[in-house]
Amino acid sequence: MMSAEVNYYNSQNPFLVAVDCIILGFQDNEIKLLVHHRQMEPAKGGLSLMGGFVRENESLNDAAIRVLTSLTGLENIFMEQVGTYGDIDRDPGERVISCVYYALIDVRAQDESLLEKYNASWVNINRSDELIFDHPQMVRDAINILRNKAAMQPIGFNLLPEKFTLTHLQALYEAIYGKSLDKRNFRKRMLGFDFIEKLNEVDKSGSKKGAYYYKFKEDKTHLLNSDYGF
Amino acid sequence: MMSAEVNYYNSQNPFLVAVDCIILGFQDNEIKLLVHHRQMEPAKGGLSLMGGFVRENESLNDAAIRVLTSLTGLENIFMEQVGTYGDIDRDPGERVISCVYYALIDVRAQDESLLEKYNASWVNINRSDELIFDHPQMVRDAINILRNKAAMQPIGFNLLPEKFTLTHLQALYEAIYGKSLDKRNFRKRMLGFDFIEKLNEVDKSGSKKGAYYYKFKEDKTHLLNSDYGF
DNA sequence: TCAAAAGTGTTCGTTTTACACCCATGT
DNA sequence: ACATGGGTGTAAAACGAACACTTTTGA
Repeated sequence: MMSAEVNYYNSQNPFLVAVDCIILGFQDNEIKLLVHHRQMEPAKGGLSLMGGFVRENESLNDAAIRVLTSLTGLENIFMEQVGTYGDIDRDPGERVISCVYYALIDVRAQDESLLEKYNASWVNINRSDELIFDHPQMVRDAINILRNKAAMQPIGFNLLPEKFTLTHLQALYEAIYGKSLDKRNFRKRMLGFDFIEKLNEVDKSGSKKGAYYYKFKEDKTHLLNSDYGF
Repeated sequence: MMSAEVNYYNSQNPFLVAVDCIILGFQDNEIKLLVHHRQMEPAKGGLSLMGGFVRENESLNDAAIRVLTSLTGLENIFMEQVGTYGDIDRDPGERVISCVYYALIDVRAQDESLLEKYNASWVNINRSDELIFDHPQMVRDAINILRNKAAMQPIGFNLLPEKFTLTHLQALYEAIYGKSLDKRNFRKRMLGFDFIEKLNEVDKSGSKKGAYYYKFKEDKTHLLNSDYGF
């Protein structure tokens, strides 16, 4: 498709460029991180984010999507850049510049068979300091972005199944922010944005009385106001 | 200093990696962007952000600092990543992955002689759509970050001289947000954070009565609360 | 004396917080 | 009948928005 006719910049140094994906899920009322045991040296066997080298025929975003999809089987997933990590010695093997993305997925929708294939598993987010290299910092940065963003925009829904109860939703937010929230205020606030819609269906799994399911109204994101506080 | 003993990843493709700097200043009550006329093909002569290729012996951050310092003569400047742009065809010359930073500087402190040397000049931020390649998008993304961040954290001060009046400060915020603000509310709010300190010195340049100078209190940034709204 | 910018408080509406009880149901 | 989680309202406080006049001084 694309072929550079001329090498304009051929006196310059090239670098290996990788993408690393911070794949987050919500399970057992905890934010979980999808990690794997690294299959190559150096640090073979160490806990690592899922990553891969960028290929010649793909954009950075496409590389991130490829990594995510190969590990989860999911497509059309919420994913955003966290940042790019470029310290010289960040990877002890060789210099690699890593562009990091975070993704929010519904763990129940993923293809579980792929976990085995890649030696991957879900761990509690607070175990991210066990990761190799600068991956712990990457995760901290991602969580920070998530906390800031989830308070303003309805991205948390990406971590839940299509149908969820307000109790589920509250548990999610409590996990994201690491603190318990007032039930009445939380519900008032969530229903105040009109991002979610009550369904005529009740979840009896969590209680005898049963709780109404809600779903996220697609395409209300354009209603977001761009009010910065000034 | 560092030498990779082994090439662990040598079956992988390397890429050219550049940093591009969005250097912002405040002048004549406008947010200005430091741009230059590109000196190499392709798009030679086009309006471009200041950038440079990352070198083997420097981190990404160091590369950004090098670019900024070479063009302004300034060190210890507020600078943050905006994001990394990695579409295959984003640079029509050859594939280049660009890691973008934005910097906030006091235009009065810069070394003006360097502007000539690099064929650089300050243009109003709203002219950024005249830039080459994907640079206009980079600038939009940076402005968005700035607007979000300046409402929460005292980073705007980096665009002002050490001493400034509240009138200057308000003009700066009005330029950042592109709308006029109420003087009393603005002052109440700014003095409410205790980031700034009144000096015993008056600026008579802007009015007959004179306005008190203020300065930014260093190291109050740790007082920032991490309240996400939940 | 007047023009021009600096400086200063109050009111009102909205938003956020804190807080406790009844409901519906399965066992 | 009781244990369990689901669901609801109100009062007080904090915050944000709107709004107009007096002060100082150089020309």
